[in-house]
Amino acid sequence: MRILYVEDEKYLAEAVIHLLKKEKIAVDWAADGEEGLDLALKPNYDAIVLDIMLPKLSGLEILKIMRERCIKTPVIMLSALNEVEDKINGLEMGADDYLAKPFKTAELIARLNALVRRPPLMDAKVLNFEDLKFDLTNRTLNGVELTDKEAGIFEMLIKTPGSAVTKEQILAHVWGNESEFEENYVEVYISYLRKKLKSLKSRAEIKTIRNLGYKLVYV
Amino acid sequence: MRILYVEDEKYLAEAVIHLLKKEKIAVDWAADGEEGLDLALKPNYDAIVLDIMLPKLSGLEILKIMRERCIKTPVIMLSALNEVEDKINGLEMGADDYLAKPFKTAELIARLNALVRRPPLMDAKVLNFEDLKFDLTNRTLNGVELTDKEAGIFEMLIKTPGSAVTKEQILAHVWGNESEFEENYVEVYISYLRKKLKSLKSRAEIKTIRNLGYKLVYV
DNA sequence: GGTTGCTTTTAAGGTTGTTTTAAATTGAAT
DNA sequence: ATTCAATTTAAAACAACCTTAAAAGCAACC
Repeated sequence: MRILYVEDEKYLAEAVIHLLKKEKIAVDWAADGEEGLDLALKPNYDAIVLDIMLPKLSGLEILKIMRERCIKTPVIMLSALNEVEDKINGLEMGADDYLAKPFKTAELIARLNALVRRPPLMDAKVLNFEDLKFDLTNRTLNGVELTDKEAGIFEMLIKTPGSAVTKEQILAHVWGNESEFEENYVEVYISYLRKKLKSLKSRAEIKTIRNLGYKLVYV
Repeated sequence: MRILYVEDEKYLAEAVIHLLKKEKIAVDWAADGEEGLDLALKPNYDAIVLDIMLPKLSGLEILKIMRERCIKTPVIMLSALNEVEDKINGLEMGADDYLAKPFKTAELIARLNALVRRPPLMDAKVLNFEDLKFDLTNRTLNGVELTDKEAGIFEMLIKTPGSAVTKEQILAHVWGNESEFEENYVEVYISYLRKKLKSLKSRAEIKTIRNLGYKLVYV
């Protein structure tokens, strides 16, 4: 099992990590909220243990952003004893469990096991770029539906953010080998995609590189 | 939401039940371990709240028997403060959460919501989605009977709420490998399912994603 | 064994959304 | 200014999907 532990009290963190390692639980440690969020957004962990009181970004804020981006990694919140409001906020916001500080590491381990023993949440294949979330299983971009061809093109763009894709590559990948009006297919669909991006009010856009192709950029 | 509450302290139970009702949580109450076990073995509940200290049969024993019989209804254990051993035993035994007594009902409600919001556990006998309750053992959807194929398809849809299932996946799962009119089988049965959903006046519906498949959504 | 009632398969026609086509418009580069 | 690439649009063509109903299959029952 691999977890992320976001905790600013260094000595506490070291002690807990040491005990978790004994139980064969691999731990990545983040010392503040920003670092924590960065790591939490990657789908690398079986669970995340989040302290609430943190420098830069609170645990509740991290959790909120995670759930907004549909990151479904199970989360255990930590906070000082008896702050019932925090507990409730955390649980309402999509935390999976709660543990009062100070806690016994044995209990944390038991709770981690209980969480991870669950069947894994169906992880939709999702590609992210800045404020965009492209869900491949549903073929939706931040919720709006894309058609087959739109999705085919957009997948290529979002997979190589910042670097260009040529029309020929797009044709080959999305259409196979065709004839005649070919290049215009791509142009038409790029136009459709731009329209959808605009309707999403995304700051990402598709940039044309004349005589070369297109790339996804963030303004 | 419908829960079972196993608790021998009558006045505490009445107070808690009263507050839960206000939150539209339906509660069945069992006053001792035997009665609790009987009810717990029925797949009627979204969650079970289990006191540990009980007459006749302890909460831990009930939990153990439930899990042995593969009843996967989520369980929240209750026990007097600081009995860390009990907590750990409970969680190891497959409890999904733990709450120390005395507790605030607000926290119990938050934890129930957190638990029930989860995707349904693997082989639960009843799968829920919004206003739909699909009972696998007698193959009824909110009471109306589904045929073999209907149920096979609907099970796939309700197990991945919000994310799409392809026709190929459906064919493979429900029919095995066949020939010729294959895809139309799925279309025909999707049509039947839609008719039944409509007759139930459910706000859930099956959405087509062209060239991809189907998903269950809530309007 | 044949009748009844149900589920499943087959088939065909209608509907809808996506893709293609084509032509007019805009914009960049020399 | 001229040219060629890129954009946009709308209509036509197409393919996917929906629906329905009849035929076939299957099991339970007398």
